[in-house]
Amino acid sequence: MPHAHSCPQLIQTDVRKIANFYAARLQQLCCPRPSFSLVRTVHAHMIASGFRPRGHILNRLIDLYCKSTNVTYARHLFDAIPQPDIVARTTLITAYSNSANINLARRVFDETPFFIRDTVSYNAMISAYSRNGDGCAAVELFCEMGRERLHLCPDDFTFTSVLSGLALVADDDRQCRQMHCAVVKFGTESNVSVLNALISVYMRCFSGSSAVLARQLFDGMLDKDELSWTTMITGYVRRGDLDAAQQLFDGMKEKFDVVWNAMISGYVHHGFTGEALEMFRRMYLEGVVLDEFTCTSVLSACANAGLLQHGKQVHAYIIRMDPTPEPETSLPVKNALITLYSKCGKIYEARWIFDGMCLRDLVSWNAILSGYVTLGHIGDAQRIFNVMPERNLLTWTVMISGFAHNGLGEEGLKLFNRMREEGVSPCDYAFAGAITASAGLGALEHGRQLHGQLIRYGFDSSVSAGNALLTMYARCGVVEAARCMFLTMPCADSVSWNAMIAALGQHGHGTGALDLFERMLQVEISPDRITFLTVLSACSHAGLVKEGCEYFKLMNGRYGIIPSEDHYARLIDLLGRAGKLSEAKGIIEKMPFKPGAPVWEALLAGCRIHGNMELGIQAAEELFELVPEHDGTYILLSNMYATVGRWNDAAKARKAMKDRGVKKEPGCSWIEVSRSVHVFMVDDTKHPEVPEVYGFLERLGVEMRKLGYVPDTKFVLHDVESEQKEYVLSTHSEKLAVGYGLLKLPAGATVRVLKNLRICGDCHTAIKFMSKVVDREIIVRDGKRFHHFKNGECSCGNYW
DNA sequence: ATAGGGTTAG
Repeated sequence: MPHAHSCPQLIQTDVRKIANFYAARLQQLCCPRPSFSLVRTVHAHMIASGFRPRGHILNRLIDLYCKSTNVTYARHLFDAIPQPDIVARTTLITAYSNSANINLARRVFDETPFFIRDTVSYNAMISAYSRNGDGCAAVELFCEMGRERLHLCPDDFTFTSVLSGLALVADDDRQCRQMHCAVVKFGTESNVSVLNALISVYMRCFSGSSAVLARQLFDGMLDKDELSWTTMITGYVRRGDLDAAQQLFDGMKEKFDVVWNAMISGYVHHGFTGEALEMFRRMYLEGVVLDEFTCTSVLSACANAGLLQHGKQVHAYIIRMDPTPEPETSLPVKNALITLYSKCGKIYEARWIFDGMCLRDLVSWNAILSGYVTLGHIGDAQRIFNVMPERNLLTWTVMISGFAHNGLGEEGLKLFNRMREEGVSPCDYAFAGAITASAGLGALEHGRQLHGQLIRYGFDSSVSAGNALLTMYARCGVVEAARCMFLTMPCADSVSWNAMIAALGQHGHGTGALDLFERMLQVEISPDRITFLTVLSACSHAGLVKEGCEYFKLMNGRYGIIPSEDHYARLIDLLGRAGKLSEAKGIIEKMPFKPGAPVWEALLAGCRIHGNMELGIQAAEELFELVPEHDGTYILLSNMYATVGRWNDAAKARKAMKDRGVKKEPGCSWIEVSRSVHVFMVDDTKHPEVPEVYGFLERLGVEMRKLGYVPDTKFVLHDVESEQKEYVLSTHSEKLAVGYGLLKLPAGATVRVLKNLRICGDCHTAIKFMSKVVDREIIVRDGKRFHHFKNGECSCGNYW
């Protein structure tokens, strides 16, 4: 291109020649994504040389600015035209549509006088709606075109555009058939693109007959293109009919990359990781180029199956193929890598990928956020959440359930409210998170309210929300409501079964839990590792030692689930509660791996129930070594030493703890305040004060009924009446002991509670109730929070 | 000047 100062020569020649010169320059720039600076240079050159673009040259310039994704420049040019023609207007409509600015596109369309509107401009506007997800508006505009602009004939472009919009909203095939008639009426039924779009719409309808119709159209096509095959195959994949998709795929003579990718992603989406990887292997062996779509799907498959090594191989392949990938094209691949590493527990690698990205989208942020959340790194997750440039429903949901599943129910509920305040409408997963948060707080009333709202939102058939409700009711002690949820759920999955078995087990219905487990096997829902954890617990609480040991053997023997440390811990718990302490010790010695904290905790619990001080101290010492930062062990161990009169060891334990940098002083716990009650006492059935605790609980139950007090949970009444007293005492012991201890305090005393004891749920109810029964004001401090109990009511807030 | 397929986050 000549430099600006050489232009005077050009100006002297024919103006037509100059126009041709610029038309040719602009023509050279034509491509899907022209460079903005080049377009700008040519434009500047025109201005410098005194050439004023008009007509098709101006339109072309507007188009180039639009395609270089600089709609603002295009708009400036457009605004300067006194009466822009239909071509310029259509260009601008398309540009706004491409930048997802549907309202601006519509405004340009509306400002176009009726008499100059043509089919192309309607097509552009219809397609703008379709591409931006508003299928209804696309169909509506198509109808308007037929009603009001009768001289305008819809063409093949019109039908492909409106059909792709219809595909977003059609569920029954009535509208599809109507549109099919219109296609025939306007003679576009032999156009390949229209047929492809029609097949796509029919494939998305619910009825099976529409899929058959689509297949008939497909089979009748003489000139199928790549898109026809892809549409048909992805249609089957979307319907979950992977066999039909595979059959069609196998029948293809020449397979191209897109159908390979469609098959792989279809298998990944429906959870068939093995099939996805097998397709990937075949694709590789047949020498098809593995592009970013392939890699992304395969990485996702590896992430879902936890196949870190396979995923790493793909990662290596990506680096080898494309050492300097374009930032934008490789974005989904990077996102999938973040997910791969975080799902395989490698959060540092995930973060490394994330930090190394020069361009991040919402998916990248959500991927790293959910990585932190699922690994329990709530602090990191919260930091990410706070600095995210944008958020969507998924972001909120992940963070809410992250709080809920990490014991931060209050934060979860607060965030749920904040989300709604910011105008984000919750989905069923968000409700599930909030319900789980309520469950963690023991806030039954709140949970019930959420249940009501959930129904109003129409999410009552959601499996995830149903499971959350089931668990919430169970944890708040309303087993009947949990059972009702379970029975009325339209499609209970293994999570629902596990939750219901757990609910029965936790509330003393051990045999009921085992019956339900047998029923689960009968209806052929495969038990998973969680099922066996639950079943072992149920056996443990019901004292069904023989059955528990049988199931433990069955787990690996019949179902191929290798027992994890948690399973061993449950087994030890089962034996320990039944008093078979030496047997439990024997299993610990023969375990295939080094016993960790959960195993020793289980043994310790057994020793506490049966007063086996010798073994108990041994377990506590092991625990002390493994988790020196755990305050509970420290207090327990020194108390145990004290109980058997080993005062020096008790002092040594406290000192050793202090030396390891544990800042917590013994004086912080309520034990020191009330002196007359010890945690250890509550669990030791041989301890002289235990009958007193039983008596207290029974009196409490009677008083509660007498006063007509309806507690949030059935904690005391239910548990004390059941036969599983040992279990009740060990799960609720600390909470009850706190309550018991509080009664013995001088009036108005401020109490600090053990770190692992949250003032919530059962404990909250108990103290509320007691403040009424004994007519005392009780103030409890729990971290930064304070709870003020008076006359059966409670007000809480931040302490400072 | 206008259309259509395969990718990632719970």
